[in-house]
Amino acid sequence: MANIQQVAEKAGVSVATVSRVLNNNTTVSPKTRLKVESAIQELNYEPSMLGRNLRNSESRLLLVLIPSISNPFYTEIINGIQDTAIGQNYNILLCETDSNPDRENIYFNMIRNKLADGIISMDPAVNKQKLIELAAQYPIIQCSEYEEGGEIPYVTIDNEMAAYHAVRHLVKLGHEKIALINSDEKFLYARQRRAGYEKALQESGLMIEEKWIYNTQQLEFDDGSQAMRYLLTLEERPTAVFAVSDTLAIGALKQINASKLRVPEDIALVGFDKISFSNMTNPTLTTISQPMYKMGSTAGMMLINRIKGNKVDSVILDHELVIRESTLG
Amino acid sequence: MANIQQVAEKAGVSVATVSRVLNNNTTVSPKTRLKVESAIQELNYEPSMLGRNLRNSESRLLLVLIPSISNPFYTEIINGIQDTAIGQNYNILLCETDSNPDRENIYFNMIRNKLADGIISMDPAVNKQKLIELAAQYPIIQCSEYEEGGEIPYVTIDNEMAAYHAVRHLVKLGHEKIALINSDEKFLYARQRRAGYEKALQESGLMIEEKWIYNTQQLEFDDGSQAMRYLLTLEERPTAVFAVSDTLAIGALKQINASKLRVPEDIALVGFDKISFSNMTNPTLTTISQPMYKMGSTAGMMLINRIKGNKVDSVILDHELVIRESTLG
DNA sequence: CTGAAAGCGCTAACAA
DNA sequence: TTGTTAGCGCTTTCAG
Repeated sequence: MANIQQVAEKAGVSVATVSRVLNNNTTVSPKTRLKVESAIQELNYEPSMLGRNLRNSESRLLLVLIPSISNPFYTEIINGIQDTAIGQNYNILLCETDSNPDRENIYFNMIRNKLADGIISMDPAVNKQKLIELAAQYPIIQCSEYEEGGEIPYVTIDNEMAAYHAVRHLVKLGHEKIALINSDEKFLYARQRRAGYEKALQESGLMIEEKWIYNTQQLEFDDGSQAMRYLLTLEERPTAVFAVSDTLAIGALKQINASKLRVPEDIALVGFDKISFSNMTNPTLTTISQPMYKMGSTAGMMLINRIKGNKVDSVILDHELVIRESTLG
Repeated sequence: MANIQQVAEKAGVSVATVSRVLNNNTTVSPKTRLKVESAIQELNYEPSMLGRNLRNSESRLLLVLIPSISNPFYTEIINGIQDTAIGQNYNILLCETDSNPDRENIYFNMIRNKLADGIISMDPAVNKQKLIELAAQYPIIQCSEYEEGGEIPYVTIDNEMAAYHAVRHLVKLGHEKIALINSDEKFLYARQRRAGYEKALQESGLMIEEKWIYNTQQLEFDDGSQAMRYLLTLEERPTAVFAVSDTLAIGALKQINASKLRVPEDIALVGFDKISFSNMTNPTLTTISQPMYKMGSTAGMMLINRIKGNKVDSVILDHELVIRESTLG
């Protein structure tokens, strides 16, 4: 592959002039520009990002940290980030951390190493301490999950309010025994959604029963099934379930079906996220829709602004309750 | 962030010596090494990949081209690639092409630009001509989808045999009216799976009926639903359906349920890929399991070998028929 | 065992 | 308008 030197020779100009043509610098005569351009053509030349990046000390690469690409929740967000990034001439590096600190470190080092210009973190299990340290030196944005009262800008939804809306919907349908399948409450979003759940119950004078609250380890289908298996063993069985993730709700639905109970007749079910699968289950799943694409594109824009040195403010986006078959009637 | 120069000064040695310590070069006295290491500690120094990569003319970044991250089929493959890559001190750049030539070009340029060391292509809609051209100059591996008779090494399964096994399973259950929901036959895997379908029918003396074959545009749920909607309009309705992707099968299942027909009693259903959701449907889906993780790790290893300049041979991995509820009885 | 120096490919300040 | 040149941070000869 040719380098800038060879292009300069072939065009009979200096490397500086070639560089000027490459960067659309105006101070190049049309004639010279033409010569250079045809030399570039002939040699099939592509500028080396490595040289350029070293010189400019930027990589135009954005790191996106997610716990797992297998969670469909992230896909739309990533599309949003990606479109924004490409539009601004950045590329994204999708980093699956598996919530594993070693992996995390690899990616954190990439930004120290100048291999990336900024980070969008979506991993709720991220090492907060390290992230805050890093954010003091490098552009970092949090998406979906964030630090309360921290200085790292974030984009998210109002999790408490969203959970409140979900549970209030169940209350309005007349349910009084409403269970919560929550994830680990070490995560902020889990605590917030629980708060929304409790608020909706209290508001209607319903008791908060610990036995109707189950915390899962992860967000896989199996975690939801396991949670539901527990709830179905209870003497006083709940008539409605709010799961803080569609994946959990789908696992729960599977378990309810296996028990020959019917949704929504025996148990009504609400999920969270509106992943594409949630419309493929039988019955289809009532769920909370997050503006995922917009969350992604907003986070992308915020990060790029941060990289440019601008100050950015955190953003809270709207959610929406999508009522489908699993709570009909 | 400190650079190698500052570390050298602080340690009272030359940059060359610091570089030697960084690269575990043996010809450094323990005493000097210690001095350098403590200087590195004190300055919180991390070597710049940009400088290193420019010098070594490598980026240690692997491009992984997929049409869409929202297709769960790819997730396990990517895990396999990723683990292999990280183990070999490479990182992967996940590139969603949306089967869009412009996006594709961005990523193809990255390898020309020296921003990536190699490519694993999983996009069936990739521009074959360009890929072949590129493969002449750069390390490229194809995963899952490939070029017949081309010189680009690939890792895949025997698609024809896998489809044959799926359909033979239906034949053995006594089905004689077996429909095929295939994707666009411009894709090699689609042609191969159709061949397997036809082989299984012919072997049993069953007719191949064009009316029972439906080709979809894409692999989304809706495409499957649409295909099934068509099949259900037929006067002579099939009693079994083989869909070449779980996503299509799940869409078809949805449609069958909506028509108040029952799976497998009225219509038996077989998918392909064994995505995790295929075990969450009601009934659970009989499907073909591909060794996705292994495909990924194999492709990763092949690519790294290619980058090292070794010759690599294409690999065909085993598949497996996973019988579940959608074909029971 | 260590240091000096060249150079990877590029951009930008300065000169002409 | 164009060329010369320094230098981004690193590795690797070559000398010592």
